[in-house]
Amino acid sequence: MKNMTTQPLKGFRDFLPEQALKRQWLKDRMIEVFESWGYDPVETPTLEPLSIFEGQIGDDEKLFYKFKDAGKRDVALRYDQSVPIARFMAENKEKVGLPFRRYQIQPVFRAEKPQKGRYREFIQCDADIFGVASVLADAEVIAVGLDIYRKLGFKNAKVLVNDRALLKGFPYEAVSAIDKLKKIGEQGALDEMVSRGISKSDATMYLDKIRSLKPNENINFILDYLSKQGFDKSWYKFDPTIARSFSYSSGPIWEIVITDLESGSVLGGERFDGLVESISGKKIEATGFGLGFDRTLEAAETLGLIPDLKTKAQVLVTIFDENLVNNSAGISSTLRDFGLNVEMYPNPTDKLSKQIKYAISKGIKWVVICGPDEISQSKITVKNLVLNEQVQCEINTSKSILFK
RNA sequence: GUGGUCUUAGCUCAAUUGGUUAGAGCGCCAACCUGUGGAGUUGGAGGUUAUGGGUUCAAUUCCCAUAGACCACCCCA
Repeated sequence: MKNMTTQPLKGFRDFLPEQALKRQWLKDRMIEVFESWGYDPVETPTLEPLSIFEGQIGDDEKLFYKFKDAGKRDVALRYDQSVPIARFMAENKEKVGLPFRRYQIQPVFRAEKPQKGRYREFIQCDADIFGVASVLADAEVIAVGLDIYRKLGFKNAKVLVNDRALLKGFPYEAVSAIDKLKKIGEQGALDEMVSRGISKSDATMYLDKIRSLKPNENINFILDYLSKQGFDKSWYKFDPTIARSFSYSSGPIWEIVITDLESGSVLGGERFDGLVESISGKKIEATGFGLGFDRTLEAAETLGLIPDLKTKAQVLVTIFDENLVNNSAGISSTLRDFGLNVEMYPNPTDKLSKQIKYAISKGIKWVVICGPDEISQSKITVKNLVLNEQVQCEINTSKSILFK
């Protein structure tokens, strides 16, 4: 036996049942919203040809998890979901038809230096609309993202909207520096542009231009649409400093921030009409967002929006003694047929008190006990561990009790 | 990727300038209690002090490397 470490790799995580259940809960809520807007799921491979990502992401292609596979192919782990879905659309356009809406919840991989809330494998939830050039598509997909936060119970989510068209003529270095404006300030943005090879006068000119920007027609349409979807004014805003540094961004761009927390954005989106074409030569309009699942989970947890879920089991059927294992198994089966989540205690020799303690520690609400007394009367004992109350009843009538 | 702080039992933390068998609380297991609870009492298990080297008569403590966590850059979700 080798003396090997059992820690996960840097930036990768194990999830215990309690955390995994919270993640599942959040995922289910998001899916409900996506489906309520008519979006259907798709999945793409974990591994893609390296070539589809190259040249699309912008600055930091060092963060790709890339390697040669056993067939000497250059491959990369899914870095984001926009690029793979663009490949997917080029490949499957005729099968899915246009316009096409989809959502996708899958892990992505980035070889960053991890910190709290920053991981090398994290889940991204994407939603996009393909084949629609109208700003209506941008407005809708923004509303879908915002709706997720509304349905989750956030009170202070806000989408910051801009349009890349307003930044027309800005070199990539300027866009990237302006994107950081809030964090590094005007002087910082100026310095950054100059250090990246922009002349001082040009840098100043870009900054002045940003300051004087007014919302264009697209942005006004989007903000108006959000208002008509019932979002309060505090939920959306024009923000000329939102720039998004992905090379493929074009048209409307937006980010969602949780204003009562000091974390960065939890969602980022843009129109990316040119992406499918740059990969495949086929032109398909596209707009959509990537939502940070882990960051959203953390924010929701901080704000107490996630219910405590220790277990999905609702009932523990105890085993009175070894001779009555089959009796307990039969009760468990019947209760499952009622539609309950039922766990039968796994070790037949443990004492009843231990079995009940087990149910408490697991957070199971109900315990069923059936010994000789119950059997002689054709009944079972149903005990509520939260209220510390128990009744004897026939198994068929237990159904109405256990569902309370 | 650069710089910094950190890692002791399942969890939260102790251990005097390097000095006997590394402690405590909580948790866990067992008995009291052969048909029922988180309490109580008593007892018990659990550590190669992250891993591997080095210095020293002696290392949890000092040095180096590796792994991981966190923080600031960087970047972003």
